[in-house]
Amino acid sequence: MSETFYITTPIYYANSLPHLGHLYTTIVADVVARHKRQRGSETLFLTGTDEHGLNIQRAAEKNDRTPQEQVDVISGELKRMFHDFRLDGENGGYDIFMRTTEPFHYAGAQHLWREIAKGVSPKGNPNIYKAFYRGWFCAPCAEFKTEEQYVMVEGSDIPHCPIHERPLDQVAEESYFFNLSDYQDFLLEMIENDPNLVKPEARRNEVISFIKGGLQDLSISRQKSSVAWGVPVPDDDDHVMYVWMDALSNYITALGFGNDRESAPGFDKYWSNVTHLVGKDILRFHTVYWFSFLHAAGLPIPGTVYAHGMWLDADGRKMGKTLGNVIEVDVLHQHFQVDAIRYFVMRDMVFGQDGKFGYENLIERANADLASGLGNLASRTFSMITKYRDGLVPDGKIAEENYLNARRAGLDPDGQELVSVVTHARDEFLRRFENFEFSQALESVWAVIARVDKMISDSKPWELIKDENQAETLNAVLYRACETLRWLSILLHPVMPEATKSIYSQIGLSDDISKIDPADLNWGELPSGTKIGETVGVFPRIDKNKVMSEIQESSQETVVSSQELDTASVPVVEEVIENFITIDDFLKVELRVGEVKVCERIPNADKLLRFEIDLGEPEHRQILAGLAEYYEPETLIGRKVVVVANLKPRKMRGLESQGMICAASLEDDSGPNPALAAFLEDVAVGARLK
RNA sequence: UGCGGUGUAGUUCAACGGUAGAACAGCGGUCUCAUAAACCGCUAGAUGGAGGUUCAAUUCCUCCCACCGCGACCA
Repeated sequence: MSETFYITTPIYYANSLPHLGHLYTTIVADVVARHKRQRGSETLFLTGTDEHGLNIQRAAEKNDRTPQEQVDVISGELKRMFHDFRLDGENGGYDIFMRTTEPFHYAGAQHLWREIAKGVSPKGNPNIYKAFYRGWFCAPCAEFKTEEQYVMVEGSDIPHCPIHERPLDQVAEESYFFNLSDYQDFLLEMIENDPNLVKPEARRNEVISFIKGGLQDLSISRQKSSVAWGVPVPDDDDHVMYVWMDALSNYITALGFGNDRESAPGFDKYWSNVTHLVGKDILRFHTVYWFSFLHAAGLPIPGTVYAHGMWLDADGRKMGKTLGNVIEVDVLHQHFQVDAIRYFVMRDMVFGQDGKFGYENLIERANADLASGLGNLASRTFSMITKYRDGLVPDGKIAEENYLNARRAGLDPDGQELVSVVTHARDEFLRRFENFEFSQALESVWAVIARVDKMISDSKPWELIKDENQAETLNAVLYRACETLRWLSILLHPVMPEATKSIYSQIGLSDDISKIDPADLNWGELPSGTKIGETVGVFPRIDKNKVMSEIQESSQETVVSSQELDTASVPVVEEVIENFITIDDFLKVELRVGEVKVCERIPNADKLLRFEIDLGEPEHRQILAGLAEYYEPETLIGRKVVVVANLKPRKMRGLESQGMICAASLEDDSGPNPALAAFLEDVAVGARLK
């Protein structure tokens, strides 16, 4: 029986519309899956959506939908995108689109829970225990806020909810805990002993150092009263499973773990060789948590978890809506060939590192490598075969008595040199591919194209045709070019399924390219006399100026429409504040003009600046503000600022802050971006604002 | 502040301790089968800085600088 291969993308959280990140991960998985199928592995490729949790529950309420309707919409959008980019099953892409709302997934996730609960930790303690989860709770949100989710407000020691701008309550809720702290040694040993378990190496180091930093037990349930939309905890209807536990288990429930559906691919069959592809932002969940859950349930841990990088814009900045540098998947689909996009993302990003994605980069890459490179080689080859040999692939053998003629034309008579170049490129490609070094794999193949272009330039077929003695030389040139194209089509098929199929059929071949193992290729297997098919351009040259201006226009439209869609499906929680304050309320706030006398950084604090401010009082005020990331301290000295003068003093970083500096809080996708309040006119220090 | 990583041509990246290379871009030329393509040639660098080990350092070691990631701290 042949080897099995199971590859997964993360299941994408059904709270936001599809974007480049989803597309990228899925393309990579698709390329690998097609490659493995070609190599003869029984391959299973899984993607899908993670459809539970509070965010989804809330989005549904806002849209007047049931949660089920809500996730149907988002997973429908994702499927539509996958279909557009031919990543779906219909087009030879994923085998399973997993959805965590499937009943069989409920059964499987609960089975996993039970298996975990049945066992004990490596230190002999119960894997799951019930205790009180203490945390900061926002009642209007009905949600516990983690450190990333709450904000500290100056003048208060209590964390505030950023949405409702009110203090959080410290609440203890009964919850199930997973005994993660007992798995520290197990995880370390596992990850340190197997260099292939977490890749690339830099990410592996990160995970190791995170584990070494100590692990805390993990709350793995929420009370149904606060989060209803989820998989119920087995035998306890008051609780719902923590969404990550629910989501991660999809990788095995999809195979049939803990459920007995007919169509299941088979857990034992596929779990033996699994590769999880993840973004670097969710690596921890897929290593620390997932490995522990599996081990606790007595299941083997995966073969490889591979974290890839993120796409930045052409200047290396993070993509964000306010920067306006987002690559829209619909724009991509509308203006570019799917295969060109696939080639670009595989070729331009060194897998595992961050990459830069600009429409111009894509155009340049496609024009240089695809139009001028592979496409042009195919075009000139087929054109010559049509013109010079009536569209029949000639015999590539040169008789020994004609060797001299071939040499005179600058052609290696027996062709061994080219054969070894092509064979070597194939071997190198396969080796690189197995290591997920896609960029280098492709690079090594492109050397072959240059080599064949050179063969054509050197031997000059347009002159050979004029000399009857050079008939065999010409034949050999044409045959070699054509045979190389056959190899390239097969080799590159996983990366560019449509284009390579087209080239392959233009050669005149009709067998199924997706089932040919490149490792089995032998030079010379292209039969002479093959009638080439109709010649069609495979990679049209992209007019950069034209396409860029078209994108410019259409992106203005899509920005609007995607915003509409976004608010429709993922509502921003907006508080309509109808509470007016009276003038007396306002006058309670003492706003005064101050002049910055001293402004300096505080050692070991990334964000805090220490100010001494003259408010016209006998002593200058010391005020701390989180502005260090946005302003150079020196530039603020002498500046007039607005200060809340009667704010309750608060200690920060061991220093007392006696007031607050007013700034507009401009939100940006890259984070807050404040601007200090200032005056156009000259104002006296100490003046009151009212 | 702890751990890890990166720093090489205009750009993206290579170089078991052994003469710093490739691709793209740029400039010049050749050619016409081809998608203004291809082919040939040229240009380009004190390998972030300072030390050290060595016959020999981009590579190994130490320190410093800059940027990135993870965490801590802080918001």
